[in-house]
Amino acid sequence: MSDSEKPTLLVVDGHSLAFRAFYALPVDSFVNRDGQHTNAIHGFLSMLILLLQNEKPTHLAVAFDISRYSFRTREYAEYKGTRGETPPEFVGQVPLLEEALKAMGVQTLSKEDFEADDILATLATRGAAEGFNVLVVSGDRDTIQLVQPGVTLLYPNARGVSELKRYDRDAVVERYGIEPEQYPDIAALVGETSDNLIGVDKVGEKTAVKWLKQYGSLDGILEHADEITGVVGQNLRDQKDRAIRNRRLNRLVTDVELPVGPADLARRPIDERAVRDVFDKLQFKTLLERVLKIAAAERGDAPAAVADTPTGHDIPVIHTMIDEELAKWIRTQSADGTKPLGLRVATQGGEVTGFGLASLSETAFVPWAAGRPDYAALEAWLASDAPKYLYGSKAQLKALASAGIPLGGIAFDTVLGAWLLRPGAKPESLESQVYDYLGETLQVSDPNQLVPENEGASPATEAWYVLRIAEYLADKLDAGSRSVLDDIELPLVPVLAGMERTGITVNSGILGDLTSQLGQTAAEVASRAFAEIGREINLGSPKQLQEVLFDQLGMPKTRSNKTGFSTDAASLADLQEQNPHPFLDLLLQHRDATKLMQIIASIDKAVDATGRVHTTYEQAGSATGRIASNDPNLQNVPIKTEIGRRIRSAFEPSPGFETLLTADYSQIEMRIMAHLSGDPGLIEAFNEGEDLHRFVGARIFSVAPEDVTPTMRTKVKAMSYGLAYGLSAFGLSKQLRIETSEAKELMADYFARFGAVRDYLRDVVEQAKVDGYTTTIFGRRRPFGDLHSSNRVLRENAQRQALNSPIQGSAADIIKRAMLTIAADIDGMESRMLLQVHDELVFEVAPGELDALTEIVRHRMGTAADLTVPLEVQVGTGPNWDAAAH
DNA sequence: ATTGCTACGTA
DNA sequence: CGTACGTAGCAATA
Repeated sequence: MSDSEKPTLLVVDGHSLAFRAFYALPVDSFVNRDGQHTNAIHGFLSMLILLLQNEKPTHLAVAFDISRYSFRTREYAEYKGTRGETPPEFVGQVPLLEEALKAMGVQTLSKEDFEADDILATLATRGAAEGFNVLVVSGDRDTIQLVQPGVTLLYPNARGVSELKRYDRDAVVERYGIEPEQYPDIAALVGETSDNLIGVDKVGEKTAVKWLKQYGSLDGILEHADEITGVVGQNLRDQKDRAIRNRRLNRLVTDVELPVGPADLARRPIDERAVRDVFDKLQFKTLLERVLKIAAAERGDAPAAVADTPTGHDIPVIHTMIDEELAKWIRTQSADGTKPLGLRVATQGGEVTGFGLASLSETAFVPWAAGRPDYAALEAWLASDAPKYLYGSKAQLKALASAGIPLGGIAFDTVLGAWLLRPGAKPESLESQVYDYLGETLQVSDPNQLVPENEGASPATEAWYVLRIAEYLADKLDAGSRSVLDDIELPLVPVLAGMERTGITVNSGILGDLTSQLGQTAAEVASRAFAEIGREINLGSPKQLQEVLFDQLGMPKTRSNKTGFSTDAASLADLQEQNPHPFLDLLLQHRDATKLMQIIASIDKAVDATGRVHTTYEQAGSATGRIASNDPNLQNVPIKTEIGRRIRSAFEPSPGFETLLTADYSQIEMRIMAHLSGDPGLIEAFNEGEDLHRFVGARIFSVAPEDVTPTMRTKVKAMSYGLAYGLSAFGLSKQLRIETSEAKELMADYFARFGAVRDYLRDVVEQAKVDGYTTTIFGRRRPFGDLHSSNRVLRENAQRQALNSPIQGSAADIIKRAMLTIAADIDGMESRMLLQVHDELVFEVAPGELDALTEIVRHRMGTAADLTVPLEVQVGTGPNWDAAAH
């Protein structure tokens, strides 16, 4: 069999190549959003991808050292002893690299007490014997000894890992003048600095090769040591033990016991889903594309992949029909409304243009023209509770509602299903879901082309994909997540859709006045700021600010960030303390004014012809279960400052409504902490009904509640809230601008009185480490991958997130449950729910309904969860959002 | 034009 | 060295 027909086995030394990559690529250019360095991973993977493309290995493995200790260090403690501490930026990259390799279907091997090179040696030797074309990739010169017929070494050059030099037998002879198997003899004589193996003094490569040619082997040289003259000869005689020891240590072991042999290393399919996850985490966009390209090519080429595709998954023929025929089709395919159908609403410019319906075996397209009688059966099915599976049901529901078509029976939404499985991931397009979950390709028309070259798939086909994705996802959901989907998220879809469609009335006049006022302030402040520094700069440019503050004004450096030194508000406050300057204060004022102008502008430009603003709630937008709001974001409307409150005062009841009503949970997260921890002190605090921070302050400072000073209360409040976020003593001291020691004492005193809280917070993380996820009171899960990470930053970030998630997530569950019952209760009323701001709901109240609404809201919010502490609800009313707050 | 980063508004 | 978001402008990339 010729070489090209032989299977190719590629074996890689993971550590040595990763390390080479680490030093070849700039550390600072490869940092992901979590602060994890990724240069070694990037370099390694980009090399591996090249190898996959160029060498097309049929079999593949990457070997890693388990630790820096092996049988060699036991034999010679100083082995590799010159290697200093692993650079901190390298730490943590190997586990991530292994994760990426796993996703790419690459097997990784390691063996206690052996080095990766021994694994390579074993596999190479066996592979060559078993008829493989073996490629060894290593940055360790000792692997030269492995080169033989059928085994080629790929060795990185000085420039890094992007170029590998190919050493077959001839190349070794050409480079070193000796046969590959003689190389260890040379190395034994010369020594290997990187392994801390000292050679015979004055013996370099030239001398060693000369001797070797003369005497054939190290043993031969030593036998004839007496014949060698001069200082070198004496050195050889004196130091022959070194050479013998070196030779013993640099011999690679070719019979390491491994769980797999070369034949077991056949390439495995690339797990595209997992690859996306890992590469997304690493922020490797280009590499991801390259891997997916390889995956696609391999999927297309491999006969096995074709056989894997179930025959039932050919896209069903699309029936286009209306009227009686359609009615019959729906009845049959949905088994009289008992079986779910995939549903896709086609729209063009906001108008409904058609419907795609699908069972697993058949699909139908229904063109739509408003007001025709032919669609009675379809409309009846749409409005009914007959189960429908959708992608992005809220948007579809809104489109239908705009067309006057009621929709009921939303039984699955693939966006929500995918989110509950992986709440940290951003919602995907339908096309991506098809690709990620089914491994198939959805045709989409090119939005950039006026007359698209590729026609998009029919809504009917899309509906079919939606149905299949839904079934796939449903199968993956655990019972808790499923109940969150069925009992909270899906019922919430029409509620949120209604709130979005209603919108909230905004008084543009008020916003306009504020903008001009703020604009004036900003301009005045800016010119005064320019006067202070004697020149005009862009105050919005952190770069120019850095020049002014640190170069021109010579201020002390603040904490550093990726573009230099921070100029954020906290840093500026620090500067003001150390190095007072009028410019600092003017800058802050300018920031303040322009920020508010921006927020006003984002709201104002969203006001529609009827004076209302319609936000869009992103139901699958947060990792904890919260709802996000965008376009415009109505969950970050200012409130803390006077001007901020004036922005809120622009939100008014619509014409015909009496007043706005706001209802918010008081300290819901602390109450959830009390419930989940079962801390008797905290529970008592809430049951007493006294001011929480005063109560806690009295306990901590051992004073009577009435003697808790405002300073004490501020400290307690900051700590209580901080606890739920995993705040450290250091962070607390920063925030309160107190000594770290005082912050430590404060926390110690807190936990002395409320010990169950500390136990709970600790246990949450411990449990999450075991389970790999956290759970809210109502069963919502959030998975965590980094709780065991060897990278401290990643690990501690994950731990804080894990500690916070059940608290924030349970609060999200609770207000959502309240929204559902309230929506049901006010269904027959004129009053409407308008906004949700995490722990607050905003309503507009129809004349005569205030008392009834207040009662409903109080009752439903107060009983949305059964906790060991009461859920306190504060209700306020007023002619605008600010006035309605309390 | 798109993307990353900084900064900052809310709960 | 405190969680969860969205938006905006700047500056560097394409």
